[in-house]
Amino acid sequence: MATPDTRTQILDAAERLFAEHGYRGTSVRAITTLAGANLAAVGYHFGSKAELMAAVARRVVEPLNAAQCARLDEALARTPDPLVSDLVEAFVGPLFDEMRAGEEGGARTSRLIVMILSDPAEEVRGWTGPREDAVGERYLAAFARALPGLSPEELRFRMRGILAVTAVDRLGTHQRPVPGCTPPVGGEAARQWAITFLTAAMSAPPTRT
Amino acid sequence: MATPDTRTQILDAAERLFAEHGYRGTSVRAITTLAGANLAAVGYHFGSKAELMAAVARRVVEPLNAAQCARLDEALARTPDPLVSDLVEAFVGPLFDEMRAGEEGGARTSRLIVMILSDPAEEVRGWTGPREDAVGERYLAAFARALPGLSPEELRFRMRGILAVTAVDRLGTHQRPVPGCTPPVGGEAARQWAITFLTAAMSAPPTRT
DNA sequence: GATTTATTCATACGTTCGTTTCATTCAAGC
DNA sequence: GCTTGAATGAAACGAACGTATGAATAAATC
Repeated sequence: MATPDTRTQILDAAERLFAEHGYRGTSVRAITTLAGANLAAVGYHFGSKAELMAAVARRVVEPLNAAQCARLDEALARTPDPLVSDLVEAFVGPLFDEMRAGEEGGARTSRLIVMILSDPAEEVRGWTGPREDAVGERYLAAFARALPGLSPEELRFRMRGILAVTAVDRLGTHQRPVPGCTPPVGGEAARQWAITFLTAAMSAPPTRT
Repeated sequence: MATPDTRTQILDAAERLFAEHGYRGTSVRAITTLAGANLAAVGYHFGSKAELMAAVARRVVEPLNAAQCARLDEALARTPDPLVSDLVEAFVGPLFDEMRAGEEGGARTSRLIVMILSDPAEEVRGWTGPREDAVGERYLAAFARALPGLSPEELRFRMRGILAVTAVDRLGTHQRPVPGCTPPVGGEAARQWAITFLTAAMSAPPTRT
C-alpha cells in the first residue's frame, strides 16, 4: 500500500474532522496533525482553510451527484415515466451506497453531508457549482411527471423532505444513544426502510387547499 | 413596554445569534453587544457560554415539548387509539405554531432547533433533561399501537423521519434560494403539506424483509 | 555536480476568543 | 447616613486560531 501524498492525507483528515466537529470546530492544526503533515501544508496545497473545505466538499459530493444522475438516466432509459418508487430509489440509493463502502467511512460521509447542508458558516456552502442544482431539477421534473396534480410548491416541499430523511437518518452519532435500540442501523435495512417511507410520502395525494 | 432585564436581553440576543451563526460561530462579545450589555454579564448571569447555550435551549424546547405532550393527551382523551394522522398532527403541530408566532421569530426558532439537533459541539447537546426523551417515548408507544406489525426498529426509523422533515423544512434560510419558487413557504400551507407527507409516510405498510 | 523547482519545516505575527479580576454604581434595609 | 448586596462596567489574561515567512530539504533537469 503506497503512502498517499500529503495533499490526499490532508483531504482525508479534514473530511473526517469536519464531519465529526464541524467547520468551525476543526482547527487547521488538528487537521495537519492527524494527517502527519506540517501546519503550513494547508496553506501551500489549498490556500486557506475555506478552500480546503471546498475541496473536501467537492470530493464527497461530486461522485454522489454523478451516481444520482446515472441512476436517473437508467430509469428513464427503461421507461419515459418511471414509478415514484424507482425515482426515490434512484435518488437515495447512491447515498446508501456510499455508506456501505468502508463500513465506518460511510457514516462519516453522510455526517459530512449533513454538516455541509446545515452548517451556518458561509465558507461551508460557498463551494458549490451549477452541477448540484441541475441534478435536483432533473429529479424535480421526473417527479412532476409521475405525480400530476401536485403543485410545484408542494412538490418542492416533498423533495426537501427526501433530502431531510436520507440525510438525518445517519445523523444518529450526534444524537444521544437510544436505550434499548441499536442506533447504528444496518445499512441495507435502513435503505429499504427509507425507500418505503419516502415512496409512500411522495405518493400521497395532493393536499386539498 | 417595560425594558426587560439584562438576563432576558442576553437570552434573546443569544437565541438569535446562535440560530443564525451556530454555537461556535457566535462570540460572547457579539451577544453582549447585541443585548446592549457588558461583556462580563454572560459570566455573571450564566457562568459560561456553554451554560448560556443550555439556558437558551431550555427556554426554546421546554414549551415545545409541553405542547406536544398536551396535544397527545387531548388525542388520547378522545380515543385510546388515535389515527396516525392525529398523532402526526399532535407531534408536528406545536413546531408550526411556534413558527407563526412572531412572523420572523418563528423561522428563527426552528433554525435554532435544527442547530441544536445538528451542531457537533457537545456543549449544544449537553443541556437536555429526561423530559425530552419521555415525550418521544410516549409518541413511540402511541404510534406502535396505531401501526401494528411494524418492527420497533423500523418505527424508530420513521419517527426520526418525522423529526427530520419538520426540522429541515424550515432550514431554507441556510440553503441557496431556489430560483423561481418562493422559498419562505407560507406557514399554514407548509403545516398541511407536512401532515400529508408524514401521515402517508408513517402509514406505509411495513417493509418486507 | 550545479541549478532549479517543488515541498516541507520551524517559527512567528496579529487577531479573536472565553474567562477573570476588581473597581464602581445603585437600590434597598436598618 | 451607613452598610450590605446585587449588578454593571472597564480592562486585562492566557490560550487558540488562521495565516504568512523564510530557511531547509528533496527531487528532477541539465
